[in-house]
Amino acid sequence: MHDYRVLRDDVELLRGAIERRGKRDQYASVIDRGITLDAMRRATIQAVEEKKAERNQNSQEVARRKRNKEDAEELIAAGRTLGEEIAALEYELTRSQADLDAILLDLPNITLDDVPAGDESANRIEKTWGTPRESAGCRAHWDVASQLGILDLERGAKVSGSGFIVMRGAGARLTRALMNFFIDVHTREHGYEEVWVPAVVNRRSMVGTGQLPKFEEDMYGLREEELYLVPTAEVPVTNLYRDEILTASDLPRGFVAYTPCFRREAGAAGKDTRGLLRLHQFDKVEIVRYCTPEQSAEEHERLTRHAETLLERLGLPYRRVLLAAGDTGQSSAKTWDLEAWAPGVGKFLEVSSCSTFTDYQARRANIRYRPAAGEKPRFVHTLNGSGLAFPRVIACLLEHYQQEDGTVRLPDCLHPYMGTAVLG
RNA sequence: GGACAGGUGGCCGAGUGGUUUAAGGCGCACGCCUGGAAAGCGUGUGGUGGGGAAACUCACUCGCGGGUUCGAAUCCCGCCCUGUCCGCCA
Repeated sequence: MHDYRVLRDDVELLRGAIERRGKRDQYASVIDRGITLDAMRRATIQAVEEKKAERNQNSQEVARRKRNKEDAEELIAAGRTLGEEIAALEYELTRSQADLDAILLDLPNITLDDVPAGDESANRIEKTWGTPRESAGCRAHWDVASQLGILDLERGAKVSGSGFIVMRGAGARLTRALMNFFIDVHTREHGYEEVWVPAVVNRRSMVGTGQLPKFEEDMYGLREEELYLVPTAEVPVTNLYRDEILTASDLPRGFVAYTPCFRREAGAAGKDTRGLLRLHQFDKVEIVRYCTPEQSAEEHERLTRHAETLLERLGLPYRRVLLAAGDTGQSSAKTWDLEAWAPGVGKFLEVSSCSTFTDYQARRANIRYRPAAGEKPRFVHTLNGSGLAFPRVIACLLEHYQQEDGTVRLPDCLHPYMGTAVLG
């Protein structure tokens, strides 16, 4: 969400950002309409407040006369007229304000200067780590897993539908191991506070982080209750401090949370559907940071490193990709995807997405901080990243560490959590 | 789910239609006092939006949303949240 002022003072900045996202056609008329609505809104505010000031004076004069037992009938009649005029103006104001808010909620964030313009083909590989294993002779994770008996796709589909899975035995334990390993590293070594949060959130939370109103069709909702299943822990964790004012000394501040994640994947039918590649429900540990605007660039790098470290501990080769503006999420100002190599399917799989939202989410969720006692509150910057998403990490582990005999050797860091060094 | 009680500024707390355009206190900031401090005294102390170069000014804000009224923290309706008890329950 943007400030109303973006339509007065920074329209060219906004237009440029939308151009770089390749969305000029989609938004050109929306922006023009926003500018008109903002002017209307301000004119109406001036008119209505003028009338209200008049009404307040009038009422005080009525009070004074009544105290002195004087006649006030004439003033009361004048007040009645003012009331009607105010009601009419307020109706107008409510309407133009609602239209304007809808536009401001709809506009995407302004990407940072170093984000390349263009669509996904302009994404830039920033670095690579490790040596990708040759695909030759590597089986896909669904074959490895099925031979090990740790993944039951058929029964997941029976119980819930396609895109829902059952992990069994060592597979179930591996999920639990990853959760503990990831959270332990973030709390013990990276200074995050661990939180355990609801997986069902209200509408305001979904609007706060930017999932709604625009992406309603991607969300699972309990519509009767106005509640939604979280698509990521980002939603409950970022909204922890909605409508609050933090103190500068609290920043930067980080939280880590495990939650299941629910996504309808409405626009992705038939894409990457096999095995663990794309699920309607999956598990993920998420890291979220709040900081000041001055800190956010550095914090973005730090958070991304926190996610990368986990891949390095797991010994999984990966690359860091800077997303081009057109591939960057609506709320994000800059995103690095971490993609781990899955030799069996012969692809890099996105296992983490590390974004800085600048003040876009903070405006929507009204999360501020006070720079110093007595100073005006400012919006915080919010950041988050997966650290990490389990199913694709499991896919990479199974494919990268598979051995000729069908067993899978686990990286050292998981041994204590699994109680074994080998699956199978 | 049912019954009852509540929701006022950073905190406590007064306030049942018009000098409350929110009393008083605590806390906080600054000043005076002091060798220094405490105490005491004085001044100030939220948020949002509009106008303005600024000083400043206007409007809104007493859980949220409607309504009644010339005028609502105060009256009416709906909702949300918290507490206590009951019911149900992992």
